[in-house]
Amino acid sequence: MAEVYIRVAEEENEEPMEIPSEDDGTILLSTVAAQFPGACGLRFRSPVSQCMRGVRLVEGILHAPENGWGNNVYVVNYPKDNKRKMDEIDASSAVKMKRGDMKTSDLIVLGLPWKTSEQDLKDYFSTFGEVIMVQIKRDAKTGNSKGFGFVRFTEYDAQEKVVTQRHMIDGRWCDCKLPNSKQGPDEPLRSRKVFVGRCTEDMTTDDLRQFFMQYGDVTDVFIPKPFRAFAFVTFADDQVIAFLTSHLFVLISTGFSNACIVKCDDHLKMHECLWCVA
DNA sequence: GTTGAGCGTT
Repeated sequence: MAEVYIRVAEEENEEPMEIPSEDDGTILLSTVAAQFPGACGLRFRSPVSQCMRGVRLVEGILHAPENGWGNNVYVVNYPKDNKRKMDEIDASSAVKMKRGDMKTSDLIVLGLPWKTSEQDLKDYFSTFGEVIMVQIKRDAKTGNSKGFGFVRFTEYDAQEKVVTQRHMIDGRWCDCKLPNSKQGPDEPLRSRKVFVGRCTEDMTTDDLRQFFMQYGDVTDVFIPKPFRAFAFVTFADDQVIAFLTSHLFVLISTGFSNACIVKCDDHLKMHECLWCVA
């Protein structure tokens, strides 16, 4: 099946927007969410039964109805499609909006090629924003790179962009993260991670990411193996946590009926928790 | 002169 565009709208009678499918004819939920933030699925009115039908969604992938996407107008589903819910999403957007004055912190850069220099790093990251520090960690004797380093931006926007994607640097994929080891005059570490309880065994990291991305940028999803009925979701922004913990009812009453935030804590506590339960 | 998950000599 070739790539097609399907018509998607917020409501049945509204001006639809065309959204591209993948090469195999499926549509990624993330593609829909890029245009309709918070979207968790699609529905359409069956030409035959005149009833609304849900589009099959498996692990973030929307599958075409039996006779293909056709000329139907697909309507966006939001978690627990009601007004209160939309207000909550707006509130989360508000959380994201007022991060302009957030302080930046050093980011660890993992997976660097051995040959990459400080200048290489600076050149690469300067495309995201003003860089105020780069470091490559080297062996004290030989001067050889240890394959990781640090970078710091002046603007928080640049930092957030950088931690939410992978980076091709000198031919290798590298990851940028908030360092685990706290060092330097950073703000007191506030939690960016939530503990998600009552998980079911069929829930995937994609499922959790798709659900929680409506509240903020998700940088990591961890599901222990073997199955232990919980997961961790990490956000780029710690303010999301404050929002989520003050709106527990949102999670319990919407979308993932099986997911709820049980508690939030700092990194170390989380770590202890992970291992002591094991 | 090697390596490839991790966590920062000053």
